[in-house]
Amino acid sequence: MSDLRTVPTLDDVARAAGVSTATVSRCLNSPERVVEQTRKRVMAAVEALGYTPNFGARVMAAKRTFTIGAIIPTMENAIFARGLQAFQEELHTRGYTLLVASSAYQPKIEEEQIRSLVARGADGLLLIGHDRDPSVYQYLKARSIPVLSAWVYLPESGQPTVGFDNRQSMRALAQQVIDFGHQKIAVISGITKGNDRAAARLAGLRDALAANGLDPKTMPVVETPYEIENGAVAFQTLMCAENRPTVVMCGNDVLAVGALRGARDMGLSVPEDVSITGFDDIELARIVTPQITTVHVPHREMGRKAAIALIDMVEKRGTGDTIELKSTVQLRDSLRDLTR
Amino acid sequence: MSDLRTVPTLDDVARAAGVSTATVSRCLNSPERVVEQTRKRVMAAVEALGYTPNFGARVMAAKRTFTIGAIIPTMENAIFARGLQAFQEELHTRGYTLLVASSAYQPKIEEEQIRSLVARGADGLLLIGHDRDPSVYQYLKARSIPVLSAWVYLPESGQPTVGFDNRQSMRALAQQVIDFGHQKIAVISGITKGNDRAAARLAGLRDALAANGLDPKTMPVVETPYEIENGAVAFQTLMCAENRPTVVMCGNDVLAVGALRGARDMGLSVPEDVSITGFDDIELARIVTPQITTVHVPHREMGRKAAIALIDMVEKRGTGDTIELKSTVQLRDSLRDLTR
DNA sequence: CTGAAAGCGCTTACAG
DNA sequence: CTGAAAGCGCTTACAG
Repeated sequence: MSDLRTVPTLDDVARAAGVSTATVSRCLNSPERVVEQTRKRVMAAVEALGYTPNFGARVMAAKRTFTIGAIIPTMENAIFARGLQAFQEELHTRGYTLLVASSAYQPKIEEEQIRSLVARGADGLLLIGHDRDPSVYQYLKARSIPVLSAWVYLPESGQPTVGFDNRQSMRALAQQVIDFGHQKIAVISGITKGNDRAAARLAGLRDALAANGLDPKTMPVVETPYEIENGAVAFQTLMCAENRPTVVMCGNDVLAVGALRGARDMGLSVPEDVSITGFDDIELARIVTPQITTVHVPHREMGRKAAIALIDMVEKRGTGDTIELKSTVQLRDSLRDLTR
Repeated sequence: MSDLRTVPTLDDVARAAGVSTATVSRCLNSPERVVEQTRKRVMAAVEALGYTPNFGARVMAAKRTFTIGAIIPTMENAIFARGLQAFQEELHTRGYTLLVASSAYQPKIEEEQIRSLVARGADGLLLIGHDRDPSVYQYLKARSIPVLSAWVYLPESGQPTVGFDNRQSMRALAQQVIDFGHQKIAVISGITKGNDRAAARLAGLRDALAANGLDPKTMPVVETPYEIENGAVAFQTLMCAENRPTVVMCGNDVLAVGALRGARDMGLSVPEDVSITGFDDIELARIVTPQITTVHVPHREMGRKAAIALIDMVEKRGTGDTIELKSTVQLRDSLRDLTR
């Protein structure tokens, strides 16, 4: 890891400053407990030697790493990028470092990554969604490692969550779609198995249909992984059915952009021939033509608040807040109002 | 970090197996040095107690963390996402974990992050680009921490790099643009200060002009941070000049997408009224309409090879390979051929 | 092949 | 406010 003859240790600093290692340690960790004169001398020595604490030793002695781990389903598209960036920024201002890993939406890989992050001493963990094997939570509990689930709001889960109500959010969007006169709704959903956000969004869609006297059972649904290409394929499948939908509602913006491309490839105009909606309001949704009607999610706020809540848990200031953020329906050109 | 009464230590295992801690350690780290009978007994105890080595202690004693740090300029847009994903996957298959941090394109923050990752025991570091304060490299060298610069190919730098030649790549694209009959070229560049990729791309552009008898000095250039919005604004600035360009060449796809939006907002058609080009070939470039002519970069290959090269350095199997990857000009609809 | 013991570089009660 | 010293949980020459 490092060259011993070159890298100064606490001892070197102590010697240079003419104090004990305990005092140097205090200067670094709780400076208010050291009188100014001593502190100045010590800090000068720290500066002069270019001292940086050895992480491993610190971890061992203090039983803390000031590292927070986050496992996100994917780094490939921008779904989590903005929220994670804000999460990181907030951690950084509070002296924590973020360790990121991704699970490729696979529970097994996620569990591996969790163990890996824990082994590396993560003081706390941010996970996306809440639906996972109970053994995972037991494992973390046994090691007293705080976990926060984000991108969901589940006050009844017994675990702290920071996010929004996926089901209600999608229901609200569907209500708007129905208010615009759409009756023939088809759906491109993410894979719902093992993904509570995808499942909740689909449920919200069905809620809206039922609430408006439409039969959720007759609604065509294609489930497919969140990839643009898959959205395009699914769209064409849905549009080739005998009873064409007037709107294709997608589980997220990535699928919606794919659907848009599918429409373009079929020579269909959006929204004249068919409407398309998304979810998340990532940058993509405003970049494509037509811009996509979607559910706006406060990514940056979510990331920031998640960081604050998790650090609170780590530092035992709280047992973990559950925070609800509000999503809003974001109307754009890809959704046609059939009533006018 | 963990509950002491709950988490077993090496000592517990040794006691349970009736051997010394040294033997347990060997069973875990170099099993071939322990006779099978003993090893079996020890592993049974490890299993029975659910023992996992303490990371901090291990780091301290062994001076290795099996952690690789990467600092990228931004997590917000997808520029680095795909390459980083591949980098991570390769590390993972080789037993390493990736620690990611971002610098917001600011040298000061990058230096902070480097120190933070080093303090956390990163065995090696991946950085983007190569142009930074020499003291950074000195710092890393003093600690014998291998560094690999990616997204650039600089055989003469004396440091290992894995990437492509930004200057040649942009020059090749510009040559194509000129071959298509464009003479009035305007540029939206990323901020070149502290960003060798941006600077090299701009230089490549000038190379191409000069090589074709055009005067690089008369080429309008706007430098702006890599944000879609900035691309739109810069585009409008350039198009409001008296001598309108026939093509706006952008430093990356993010700016190009912004330019496209700028054109849309001005009521200009692309490529009928003006052509636009990008760089990177991120997914965005194929999503927008028209699709963007750009330089294709082999992101995944670059990430994978960078991982392999860096691990080699960490494990002292090599002193660091410099690997050149090939970029290619990717022609799409946003560039008009004026010669036909 | 195995063990006793030193040492890795910190932090933190406990005294003073 | 400061110091001496124990201890964190491992790894690894050094013996045997």
